[in-house]
Amino acid sequence: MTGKRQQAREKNRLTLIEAVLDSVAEKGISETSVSEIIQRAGLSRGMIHLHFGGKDNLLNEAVKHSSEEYYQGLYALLNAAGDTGQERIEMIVRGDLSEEVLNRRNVSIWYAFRGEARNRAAIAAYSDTRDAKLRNMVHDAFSRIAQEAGAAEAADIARDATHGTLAMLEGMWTDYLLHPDIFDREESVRVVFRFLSALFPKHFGVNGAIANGRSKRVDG
Amino acid sequence: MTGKRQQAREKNRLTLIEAVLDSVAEKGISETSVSEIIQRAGLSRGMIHLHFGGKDNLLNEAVKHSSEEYYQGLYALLNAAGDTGQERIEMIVRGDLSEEVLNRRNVSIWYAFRGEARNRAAIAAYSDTRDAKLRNMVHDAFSRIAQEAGAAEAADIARDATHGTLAMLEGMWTDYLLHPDIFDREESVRVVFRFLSALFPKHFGVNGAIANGRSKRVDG
DNA sequence: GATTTAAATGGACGATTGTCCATTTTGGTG
DNA sequence: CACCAAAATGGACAATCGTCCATTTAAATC
Repeated sequence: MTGKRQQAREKNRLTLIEAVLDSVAEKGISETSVSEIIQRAGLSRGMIHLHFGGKDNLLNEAVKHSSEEYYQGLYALLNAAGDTGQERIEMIVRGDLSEEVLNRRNVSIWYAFRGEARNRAAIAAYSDTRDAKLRNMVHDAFSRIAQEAGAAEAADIARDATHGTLAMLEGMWTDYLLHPDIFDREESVRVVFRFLSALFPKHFGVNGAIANGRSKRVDG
Repeated sequence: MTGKRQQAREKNRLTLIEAVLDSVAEKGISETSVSEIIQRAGLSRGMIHLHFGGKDNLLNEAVKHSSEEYYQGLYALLNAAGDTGQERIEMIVRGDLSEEVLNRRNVSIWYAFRGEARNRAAIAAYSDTRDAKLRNMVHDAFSRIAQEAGAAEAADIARDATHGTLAMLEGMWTDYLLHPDIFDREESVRVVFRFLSALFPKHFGVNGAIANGRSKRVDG
């Protein structure tokens, strides 16, 4: 049984991490100082050194925490999804663009850390694992779809579809970062599926993901 | 005629801006201090206040400079391109993913500033104008293509194609940011055109942009 | 060549940074 | 209740931050 002692300890640890994420989201990394953090956390100055050994380690733990939260949300959605490739792709795309995942706080945090990734090995590592996990989920789904389509170059197609879809989602996040006030979730989803329905008409066409995305091919 | 006086003045101004960009690229924004900047520039401490009135203004000017350089490169490419929509799209895509535009220095700088955009109005403004200009160029080209294709919903298609293509390019930049060592330019170009050739087979198909991008539709 | 004036210098300055530890507080145990 | 140890406190500390200005340097003008 965990005593009051250890309970309080872990609670404070988490409070510090949340304070970092709040500060990074609101003020950016460069203004996230020790003073700022402990003020938000309502704890004393020494806690950072006590629990994390220093500010840098605390930042790294905050990145880790944020990354894990992202995946909890996405995995939860995937578990609720069906087994077909198109169902899983649709769930991932809609999930990645949903309010729960794509919101001001998450986007601010994620891009703030990305900007520092080049200079912080620990941040780059978590940025990588996050991307790798998502990539595998998407690639699995497209592999099924491409195989069902029976194209000779199914493997190539699945690889490119994965690459392009993830890149597009990444770009949608950037849209949100730069214009959170005018960002249109439904439009973003529709754009992704317009491209996918052109590439896989059988899977993402009329009866597919989007209501008014009938167009498979535009010309030709 | 510009005398030695003014010549040296402008040279030093530029030296400071370049020093900022070098520092941001190599060390990140948080480690780009006044001391770091003047050391790289080989100038004295007071120059920043003299020429820019403070460090913040210097950073803003550096963002402006970097953004303008990006466009000079892209406009130069576009002027060399043909007049058809597909030629212009191809030039933009290849240009945006070319070594000249997409390299370690530019990517590091761009994402470092993006991470701070939320908290610096001046940076956000230049990030916006850069995106808006590119968006217009791409949208013009897709509008021609969609109209030539003669689809009833040409305007909608052009809008979505623009949105999706720009998002994909954005994602490719992120790929480069995270994995500059294993990034494959040709693969990135091929992925973009695999999607585009599915959407516009006549324009980006067999005789179109990519050598082995024959596949218009994968299934169906 | 002497004078004027714009440009550049480099150190002083107070404010703020992150680290660390002597002290106090508090939950757990005998 | 007394004792121990883990947890938390908050200020001291040197280092660094960005700003600013008295002084020096050197180009332009007379």
